[in-house]
Amino acid sequence: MISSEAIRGYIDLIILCVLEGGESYGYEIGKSIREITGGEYIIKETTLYSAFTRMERGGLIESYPGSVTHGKPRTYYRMTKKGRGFRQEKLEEWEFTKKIISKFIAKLTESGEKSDGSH
Amino acid sequence: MISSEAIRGYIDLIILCVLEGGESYGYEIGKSIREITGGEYIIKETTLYSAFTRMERGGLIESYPGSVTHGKPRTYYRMTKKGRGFRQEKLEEWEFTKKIISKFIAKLTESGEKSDGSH
DNA sequence: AAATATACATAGCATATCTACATTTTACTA
DNA sequence: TAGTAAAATGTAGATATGCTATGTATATTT
Repeated sequence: MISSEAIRGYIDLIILCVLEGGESYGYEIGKSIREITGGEYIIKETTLYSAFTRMERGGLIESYPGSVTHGKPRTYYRMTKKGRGFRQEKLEEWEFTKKIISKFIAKLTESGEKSDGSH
Repeated sequence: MISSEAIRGYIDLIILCVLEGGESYGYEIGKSIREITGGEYIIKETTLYSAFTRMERGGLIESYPGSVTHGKPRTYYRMTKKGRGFRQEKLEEWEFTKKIISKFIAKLTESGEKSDGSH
């Protein structure tokens, strides 16, 4: 299972990507994340809810109480315009990070091909 | 300039990739990182040195005093066997993260193509 | 002698995610 | 109908990482 540290910093992007598919609520968003990744990434509920708090405080999402219920009342979330802008920013940041890290990995195979690396 | 949050969790991998090219010291590692990325990522010195502390404590690298000096005495670092294993792990983690994030981005273009997304 | 480049280091802060725990409402079932 | 599971949300406190700010020491250049 993937370490949370690996995906850190991209939780907000993930949530915003899910919300692009339509307004939703915590429990369902969690299920969506699991489904989209084929069960490879299962987000912790607390991670999700603390992300909501942070994101709403930052104006990236808006919450409203859901009417349909099947348990404890739902809190729905929708993306704001600011959220969409942020999503775009994060997307670019992600592409940039990919570029940077790949340079180091490239250098790795470069020096790794020469020797076994034993010392 | 890249946000520090974006690259978070991969500083250790970056340092270990650099050390794969040979033993080195803080100031030089910092310069290497700048050069490898074509100046696109300039690591903070404190980030670097606190990473060294953490990594040495975790047994990923070993330090020793340098003899050649050109200013304040250098502290050299070399990767340990454990460090190499960790580097491999992190590498796999990185590939995994790439796969996960790309799934959400794919879903994004999928739903983004249908409409402008305005509400 | 002063300025600059080389080089390392610590203290304390901000943030994000985690572990652990707690709660409410509805549906099912024995 | 009592009990349990599932649906759903939430808080408190711990931890780790990278940050800002600051400080130190030596060598070279002006």
